[in-house]
Amino acid sequence: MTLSRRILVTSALPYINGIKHLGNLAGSMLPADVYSRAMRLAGHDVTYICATDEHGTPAELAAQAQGIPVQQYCDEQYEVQRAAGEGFNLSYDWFGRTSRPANAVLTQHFAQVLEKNGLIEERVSKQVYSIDDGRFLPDRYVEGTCPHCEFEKARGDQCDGCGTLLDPIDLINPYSSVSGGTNIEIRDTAHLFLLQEKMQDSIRDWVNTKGKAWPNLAVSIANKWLDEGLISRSISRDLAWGIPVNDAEGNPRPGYEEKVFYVWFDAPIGYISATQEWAEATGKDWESLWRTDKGADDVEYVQFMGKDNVAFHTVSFPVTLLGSKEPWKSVDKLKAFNWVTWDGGKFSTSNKRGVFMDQALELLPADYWRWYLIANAPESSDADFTWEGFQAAVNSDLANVLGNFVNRITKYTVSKFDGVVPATGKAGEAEDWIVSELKARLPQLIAHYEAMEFRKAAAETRAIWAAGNEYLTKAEPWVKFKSDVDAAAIGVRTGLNLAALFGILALPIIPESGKAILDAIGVPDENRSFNFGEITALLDELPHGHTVSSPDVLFQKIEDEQVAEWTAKFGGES
RNA sequence: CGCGGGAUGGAGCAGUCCGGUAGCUCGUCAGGCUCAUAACCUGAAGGUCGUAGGUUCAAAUCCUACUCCCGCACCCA
Repeated sequence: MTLSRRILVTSALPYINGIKHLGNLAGSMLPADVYSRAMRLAGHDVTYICATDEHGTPAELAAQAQGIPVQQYCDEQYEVQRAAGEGFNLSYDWFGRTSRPANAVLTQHFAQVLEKNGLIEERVSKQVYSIDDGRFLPDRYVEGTCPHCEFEKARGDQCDGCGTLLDPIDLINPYSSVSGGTNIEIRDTAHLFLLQEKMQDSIRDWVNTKGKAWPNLAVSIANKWLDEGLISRSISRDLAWGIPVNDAEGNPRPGYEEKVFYVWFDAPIGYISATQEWAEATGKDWESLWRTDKGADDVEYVQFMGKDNVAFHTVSFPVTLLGSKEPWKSVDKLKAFNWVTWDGGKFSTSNKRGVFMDQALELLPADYWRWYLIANAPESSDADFTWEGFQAAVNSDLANVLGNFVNRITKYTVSKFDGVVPATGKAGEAEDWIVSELKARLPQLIAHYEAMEFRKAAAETRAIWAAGNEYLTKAEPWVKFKSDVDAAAIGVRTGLNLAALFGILALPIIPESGKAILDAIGVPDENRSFNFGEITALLDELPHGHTVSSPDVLFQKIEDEQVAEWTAKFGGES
């Protein structure tokens, strides 16, 4: 009997702008969901928290482009993202927003504590100001002629013509890419800087300790930043949309009336504030998850993210938490993913390359995508999405191996055994074989989930499903039925119990399909868990005489014509 | 020499940390079965593990150099 553990799971917060593509889904929210589901099935106490990351210039500009207030824009986009997550059956315990009051309070708290601890100081820097727009412009929103190659549409951060990194101050004939206005000037502006270099040693120690439980990708990225040396980073911006920079009394900090905190400073704090939202809404206790003086010491905190986010989670956010010198919980296990590429290239909204979450659900059920993206998760390197691979995975793994197994055993039961779990028959060689298979494979599967090795978990799940088909070939009840009904009965009974088990094993990755199988067989909710117990008993768990039904076709195969159509439709315009 | 990741049968991957008969899925070919979504089961062909050296009784696995591919790069999720 394993002890129930308390597990806090967060996935990187999706930015508010627009619906996310399958790569975003595959790199954080989906694996976090699969892990959360698996751990819940194993009997652990899981809290899975996510939220939209809403502040910053892109949101402000997108709202402006639509001619609506940014708050309204975010409200709408939040709803879109919430619905997309629901469509993909992401089992968040809470899906919050960084624009909610709890996050402002907490962010201001951290800033004040950090300043008190000598980790924040004011510095004046030069920024591009657009008189026409009436605002400061982030570097990428300033365009002009490249001083190196004379490319005329160079961005302030980098020239797309020659690839050189630029300083926007150096651009020739600069203009605002927001309005096109050429009334540009360089102004001094004061900002709060987080003195990360003062935390260099603390963070190094922390990474050396905690990093033992992280994958290589995460450790090497963290060490890269530490080796280069941490530097001060500005944590405020000249923007209107964000969390106001207040003093301890809650009044605007003098000189910061027009400034807000930088989105990357407040976003990870959103993990905590979203947990607070959850606690408030459900009456649960957030401090026992986040405060090590309030019980969070025995919590396992697991973070999921894409590789672009690793530095912020292994260095920046820990600076905030450790620098506060308050007893905050920091991450224990961390899972970082590479990218999903689209037919060899990047996803692109503007070029219509790739499938986005809402479009995906219009084409096929969520489970199809979930299965493919987990079975081909970008764990050790970038993974390329191809329609052919998608088609092969769905047709082979889901339709042929799992769907067909459930279909053949339930249909046979209905046609030859009145749809009832038979009571007679004695276990023989075939049953011994499947028992030994399961004894070897089920612990492997659990281990893969524990290790957050999602490709391997999917492969093992599939291998177990395939073993079911092999079992039926060995047991061949349809042959035995002709001479010895009892001998056929054991095969049918074992097969039905296998189908029930397969439904349970399906639940983390393809929850809807797993549920459909379990509902058809009539497995009660309390038996839908990873507490397998004795395998022999597991294969005779359904009550004898219990009536089962045959579910409708569980997985529709993807046809070549569909592949051809979708390849053209989502292949991009260039 | 900017940093990181990758390079294994036709395709996609595991194995590399802790050297010792190269494994899985798809595809291909042959056979079996007929309960099932033309599905399932069995078997076969096909690789010497990016290149060149080195260490070792033994290297995909350790060391050195090189080549190619992908991503990142004070800003911007």
